Amino acid sequence: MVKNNQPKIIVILGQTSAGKSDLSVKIAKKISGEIISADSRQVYKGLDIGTGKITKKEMRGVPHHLLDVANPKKKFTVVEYQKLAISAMADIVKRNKTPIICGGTGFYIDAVTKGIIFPEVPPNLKLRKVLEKKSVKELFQILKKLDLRRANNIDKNNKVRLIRAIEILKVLGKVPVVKTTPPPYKFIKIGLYLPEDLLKKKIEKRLLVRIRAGMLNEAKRLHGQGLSYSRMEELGLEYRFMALYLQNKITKQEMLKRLNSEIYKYAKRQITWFKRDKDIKWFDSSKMKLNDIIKTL
RNA sequence: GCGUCGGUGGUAGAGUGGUCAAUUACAACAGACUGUAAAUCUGUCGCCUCCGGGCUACGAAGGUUCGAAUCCUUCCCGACGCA
Repeated sequence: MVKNNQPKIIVILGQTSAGKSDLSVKIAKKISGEIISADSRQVYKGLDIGTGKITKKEMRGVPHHLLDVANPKKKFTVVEYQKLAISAMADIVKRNKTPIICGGTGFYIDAVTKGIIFPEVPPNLKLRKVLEKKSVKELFQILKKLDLRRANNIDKNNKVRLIRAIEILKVLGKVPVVKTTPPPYKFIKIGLYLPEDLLKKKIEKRLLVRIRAGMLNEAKRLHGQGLSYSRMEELGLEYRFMALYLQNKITKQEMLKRLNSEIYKYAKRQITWFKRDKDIKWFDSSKMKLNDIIKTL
């Protein structure tokens, strides 16, 4: 299949703290692009310092999409992201600019670049609440009775997945097999990573910078505006451990220590995800030159 | 110097005669992932292995015992107490 006439879309992905935002802005400046964020936490309004959200100044006039599009009190999901990203891409292309997807949320990136078709079953909070009380064993038994095929390939210890599978079953009768229909674009994927030792140092340094920038005040303010601590814990990493600290469940030192190690683990999980995608061209962020990357585009 | 308590795998810390290569937690490493994805979940984690098992291990050296991380003796180290 010849796809050369398809509009080009650049994807900058990789580990947290590898310098994706910065690179994206530079590329956007060079080729007149617009950036679409692919970050599951930066979509939320008010989660700024803790997510390392790019500032107005750092944007250097380059338009950014899909930042601040959701209320942190409510759950935002891949499907919403997918819809918004697809229309953002279309819009940018229509204006003869190049979309640059930039972010570290692999699932979101795959949802739009591979065109994953999700079952038309929105979350059912009521049902989830009921199922939440059951054990994984019970949930697995329910699933097994309703859809053997899905039961056989599901991770039977993963409550979140079990609940979602049952949720789909209640509506569709069975869980559909996964399908994808790639959107009509040519995606060029650039992956950024850092060598282990540099990554660790960068994470530690960045955490201190965030603290100094008032990350804790941000968390306090969000809580003051009605963002519950349990919701903050669910948001993960910075927000999770700040919530624990602000509730006096851990000391400040524990918070910092655990954050450093959790963020590092997260960075590794990101790599595990992206490894599967053979289309990604990888660059060591500590050595790469802008021109080397521009050449591959 | 005397006395007491302790020395366990990368760390913390269980185990106090056999079912112990040693519970568990953390760290480390690998992986999964289809409407929570910064979430959620899984595996490995002394060495070797034809995956049956083999070998070396619980401060050191001896000893008791069919059998010791576990009991005894001496030594080394640490904490506390008395001098």
